[in-house]
Amino acid sequence: MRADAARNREKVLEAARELFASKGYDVPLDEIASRAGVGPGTVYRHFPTKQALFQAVTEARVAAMIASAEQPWTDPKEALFAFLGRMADEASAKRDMSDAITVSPELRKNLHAALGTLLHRAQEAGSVRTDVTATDLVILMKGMLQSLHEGGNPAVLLEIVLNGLQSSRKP
Amino acid sequence: MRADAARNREKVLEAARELFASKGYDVPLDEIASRAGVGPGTVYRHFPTKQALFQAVTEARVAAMIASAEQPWTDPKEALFAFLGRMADEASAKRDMSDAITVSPELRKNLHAALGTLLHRAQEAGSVRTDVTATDLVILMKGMLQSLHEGGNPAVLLEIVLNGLQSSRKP
DNA sequence: GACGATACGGAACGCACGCCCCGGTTGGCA
DNA sequence: TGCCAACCGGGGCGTGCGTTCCGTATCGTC
Repeated sequence: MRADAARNREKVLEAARELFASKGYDVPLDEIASRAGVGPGTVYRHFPTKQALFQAVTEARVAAMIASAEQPWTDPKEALFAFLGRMADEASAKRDMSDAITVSPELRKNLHAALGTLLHRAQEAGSVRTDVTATDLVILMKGMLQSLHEGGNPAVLLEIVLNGLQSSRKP
Repeated sequence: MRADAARNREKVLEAARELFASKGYDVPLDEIASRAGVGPGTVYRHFPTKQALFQAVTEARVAAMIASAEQPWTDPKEALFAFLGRMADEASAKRDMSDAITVSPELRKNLHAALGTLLHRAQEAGSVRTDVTATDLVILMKGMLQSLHEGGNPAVLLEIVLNGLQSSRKP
């Protein structure tokens, strides 16, 4: 690969990182291109589609998040809740985190699998209600993450979900 | 108003009811027109904008829902939870319920006010955590209602939120 | 320094949608 | 029944977006 090709590729990725993070997947591709100081055609030389560019930007972060869930915890419930908390943190800082679930089927599948494992363990330990499925959880989190960008209090919303997931019922 | 004008107006409203309910606000206006058996121009003779048509379709249902919250309950918590449950029911049956919050500032304001009253009473009774605001609740519900159209189990998701709203914490 | 491959940029295409305009038609009153 | 106003339909405009094409500039090699 030529030298300035690599340089431009990096500039595109950098611009995409910033704009996807601040405006979400809906930011026009031309805006990314102009921010990177290149033309739209250049973007398409490096990434076959807008989705591919988005995935290139987000998949590393998602993978890192999932990897952080692998470390052993003493309490399965804490493992699950810490992961959900990290998702919420990431999503309230960068807008593309919630879009990743919608846009990329692959990332969604990965998240689903990771959440499924954590959820299953927590349920077996009796800490989390057993009628929730991994699909339910992914969907619920997606809704919650989107809510974070509309002025809701992140800490409160997350606590409500975590509190609601617990198997104990009302007094 | 002429006779067939009124007839067409009704046909448009009927088509809009069905399509907004099944596909949400995003359905193309031309599709509504063709389903009603009229041209797009005819729709605009009766409604100045797509938003106006949407509001004409949804505002009655929203108003009825809000009105149902006015009846006195013995328990403020039950009043709030019943209302949220009715929102969830409505939203899982018709896709336009969740869009109403986004599309029409007026309907959103009405919902916000109604939820605010119910929430405040339930909080004063000590049944619901006091760090939640009406805005938080509207936002959380909007996210949850949208999630209902993606395959999650409505009963479970609603229960999680209701359970999480309660002021009691984990054991 | 010249040449060929590679990459660039931005104009242009195709599409979808909200919305408007106008020639033709229809309804209802005299 | 005839006339005028009201109304209809659908073609068309403007816009925004993802994507493609191609003439031009640039890099790296001989």
